[in-house]
Amino acid sequence: MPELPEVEILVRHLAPLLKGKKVRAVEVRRKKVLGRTREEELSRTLRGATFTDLTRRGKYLLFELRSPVQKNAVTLVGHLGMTGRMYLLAKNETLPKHAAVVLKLSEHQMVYEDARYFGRLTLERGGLDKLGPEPLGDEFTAQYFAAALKRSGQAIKVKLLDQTLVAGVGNIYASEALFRAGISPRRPANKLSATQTKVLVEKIREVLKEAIRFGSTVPLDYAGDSKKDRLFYYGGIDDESDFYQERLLVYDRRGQKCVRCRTPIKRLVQAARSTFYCPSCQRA
DNA sequence: CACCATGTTCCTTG
DNA sequence: CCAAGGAACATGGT
Repeated sequence: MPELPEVEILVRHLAPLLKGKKVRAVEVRRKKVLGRTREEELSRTLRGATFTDLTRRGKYLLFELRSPVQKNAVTLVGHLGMTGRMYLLAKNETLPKHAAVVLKLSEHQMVYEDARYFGRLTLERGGLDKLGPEPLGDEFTAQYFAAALKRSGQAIKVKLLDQTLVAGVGNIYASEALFRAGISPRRPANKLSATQTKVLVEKIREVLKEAIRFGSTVPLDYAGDSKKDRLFYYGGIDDESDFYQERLLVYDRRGQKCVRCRTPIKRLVQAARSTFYCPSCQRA
């Protein structure tokens, strides 16, 4: 579920539901997701604290809380990994099989579930410092990106996944942005022309904004059946409307005709991840 | 059974 | 020290 747009939508969804709510108890069901944070420390820190804000940095969720007793602000840092989800359930509803951490509020409980447990919910700030600029922010300019890409001969698709270059682009939107920019995923980063770099920056912003806009139109129901939870799945499942089908132009479309030129979409593996592209529109 | 999966980190090699 | 490649993490879907 998690690239920048999905995390952004989640933040917008949860922020108003959490603000002002107080944590009554913390239930850790899978210690692994705490990273180096000790379970006892997490409980002690969060119990009695009130959510004041929820923001995002790259693919990280930043929960801000204030504790009346300890009086200093606390940041709870979340990352959804590949399969993490967060949502509120009514107080005594049944928890899902892979609930990793549950924050008990007065009338609800905030569930962080993660089937593969690749995600994290911790008090560690580390990891955030290494992140590159926000792709939708002012610092992510063609000039910045050109300078950053110049230092590497690695394939541009692989560089797009490097969170220290730009924070929040993942495997799906990397393929989508390159397709829209008409750039081969194999192109060495330091061989992009100034024009290509500029177009790529624009397309990255465009594809992420579109995904956020798309997500904003879908009613969220995280607790529901995952097959119906379309927002956080890229599609190709079943009975998709045109609206859903048009969303991703190349991702997971190997063998299907390119929407622009009808050439079959190809799949290749880079850095152990799938890349989808049109061999005609995105020439080496 | 085989292969694939929205992410990140650690290890090895050069 | 750095870049690059690969395995590992853990579970589920097709």
